[in-house]
Formats: sequence, C-alpha cells, structure tokens
Amino acid sequence: MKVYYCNLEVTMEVIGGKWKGLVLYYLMKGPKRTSELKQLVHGITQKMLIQTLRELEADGLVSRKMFNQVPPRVEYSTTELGQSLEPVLRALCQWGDGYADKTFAEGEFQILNNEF
Amino acid sequence: MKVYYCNLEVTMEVIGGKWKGLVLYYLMKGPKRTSELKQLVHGITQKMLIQTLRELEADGLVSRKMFNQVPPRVEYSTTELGQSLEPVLRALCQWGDGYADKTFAEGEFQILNNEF
DNA sequence: CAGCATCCAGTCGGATACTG
DNA sequence: CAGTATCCGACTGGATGCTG
Repeated sequence: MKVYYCNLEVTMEVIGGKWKGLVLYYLMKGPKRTSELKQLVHGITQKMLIQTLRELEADGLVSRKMFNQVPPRVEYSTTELGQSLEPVLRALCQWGDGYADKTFAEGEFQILNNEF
Repeated sequence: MKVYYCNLEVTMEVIGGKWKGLVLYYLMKGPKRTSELKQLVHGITQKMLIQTLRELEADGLVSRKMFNQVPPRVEYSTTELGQSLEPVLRALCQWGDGYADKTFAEGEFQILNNEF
C-alpha cells in the first residue's frame, strides 16, 4: 500500500519533475501534435517529451489520439482531470511572476512566456 | 543571463524537488526547531533537511535564527515571501486530495496528513 | 542539538542513432 | 512524423560517522 504523508506529495508526484508542468501548460490551451509540443516546450528532447507524455497519460491527465495516416499523426490533449489542474498551474505561474519581479535583478533574467 | 521560458519554471525551481514543499508546508504553520522539522517531515534525513533549508534560505523563503546556547538552538521560520506561497501550496494540496479520491482504489493508498 | 563530510546507489535526463 | 533503443554523465538523495 502506498502511503503519503501529505497531499502535497500526491500532486508533486503528478506534476513534479522537469517537464510535466510545462507540457500540461501547453496542452491545456488545446490539443497538440507531437511535433508542435516539441517546438513549444523549449529545450525538451524527443525522449523526454515522449516519456513525459506517457507518464501524464498513465496518470490520467492526458489522452492520446492516433490517426491512421502516413505519415503518422498523433494528437495529445488534456483529459477533464488534467484540465482540472488549470487553476493550480495558473497559481504556480502567477507566483513565479511575482517572485521573479521581487527577487531577480534587472537584466539578470528573462522570462519569455508570461501569459497563461 | 538566466532564461526561463515560462514562469512555471521559476516556481518549480523554488518549490520543486522532493522536500522543499513539505518543509515549507510545516514552517508556514509557525517557526520550528531543526529537530521538530525532522520529526514532522516524515522520512527526511538530516542531510536533506539541512540542504533543503539552506536552499530555501538562499531563495529568501525561510529565515534562520540562532540562539547562543548550549546545547545549540536554531529556529526556522518563513519570511514574508515564503508565506506568500501559502495559497499556492494550499492549491496543490487540495488538488492532490481530489485526485487521490478520484484515482486511487480503496485500500491501496493512505494519506496521513490531510488538513492544511 | 545542530550541522558537516564522505561515500555510494539509483535515477534523471541529454545525445545519438535507428525503425516503420 | 512519431517513436524506440542505447549509452552515459550528472545529479539526487540515503547511510553513516564525526565535530563543537
């Protein structure tokens, strides 16, 4: 039996790690093809993208739709459960915004995608 | 210059990782001594506790107060900036609560600390 | 009590090459 | 285009022993 000592752990297990939050962030705005995601999530490698998507799928936050075409076409989108994370991710983004303003010195950082 | 591609990254850099969120979670309820934290944050080792506290301190979320006593006494508490994470952590907890209810099968999990 | 140093296993994640 | 396989370095985090 899996034991958690706080609900925080549950959530972090699902959106923690380097890429999960970001991938979800973009999928929430609408379904995306694999290649689109690869461009949107700056710096992610193919391996990590696929791996991240598989994990999100296993956790029921993302669904995968395959079209029988050549060349192959695959679309990912958030499930209802995944979409329910929207206010959470929004809160994380907003806090990060405020934190960056207060903490980082001018010219020492840059945030390229601000709006949720 | 440090570049972020989304504010999400900023926040995750600060509260991501295995222990940071949990330590903050308990500190938000009030100042704690090192030994208290070690008991509250179930499963954390001394090394990780200290390391986590140092990182939170460096990020300006936690402050460290030392009393000149023998035996030594050290107290940690959240700064104003750290306290501002309260709604964020609360959102993470609440979502985890709902997720666990919907997703986990009865008797396959246990959450020992539910209330924020 | 609070903290540091050391050692070490496991995981994470990046680079690259390859398949249908 | 979407995905897999492999290799490997770097980092995370745990165990233990020691200091003031």
